Amino acid sequence: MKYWLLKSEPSDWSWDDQKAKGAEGEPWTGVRNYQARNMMREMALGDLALFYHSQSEKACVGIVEVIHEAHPDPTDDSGKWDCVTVKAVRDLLRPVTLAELKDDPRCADMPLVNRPRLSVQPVSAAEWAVIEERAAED
DNA sequence: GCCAACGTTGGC
DNA sequence: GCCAACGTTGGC
Repeated sequence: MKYWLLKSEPSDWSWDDQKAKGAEGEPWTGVRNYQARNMMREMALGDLALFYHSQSEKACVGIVEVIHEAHPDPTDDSGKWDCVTVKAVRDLLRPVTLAELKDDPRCADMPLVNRPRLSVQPVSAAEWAVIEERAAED
């Protein structure tokens, strides 16, 4: 099983929107970046991803699960772009902010920290554990 | 709201 | 195939 991170602007598609979809989930459409697309193609059923709010909040807020592997993005006419479908699993106990991750040397290699514009990115098991650990602190 | 970073487009 | 121009993203 692999771990990922999905970025969304809350004004566009928020964690609340995602949770409202429940078990049905929602296709992660609109990705128009080759690297991000290639990551989605590597996702497998049951992989988990952090749901990250960019812009105003800049924090990981929840966890989603891949329930459909990469398939053509219905919002794309060119046939070049894919999406996966994800469903909300649970909230993080508290949001883990970008500022904290930047401060944590164990997260220095995360694309979130050093390649801020990549909207779909891998997360190592170690990094995932750090975020879970931080979310469990108060 | 600004600006830096970076990806994409299009002319040559 | 290179590179400049341009557009977009996202942190500050």
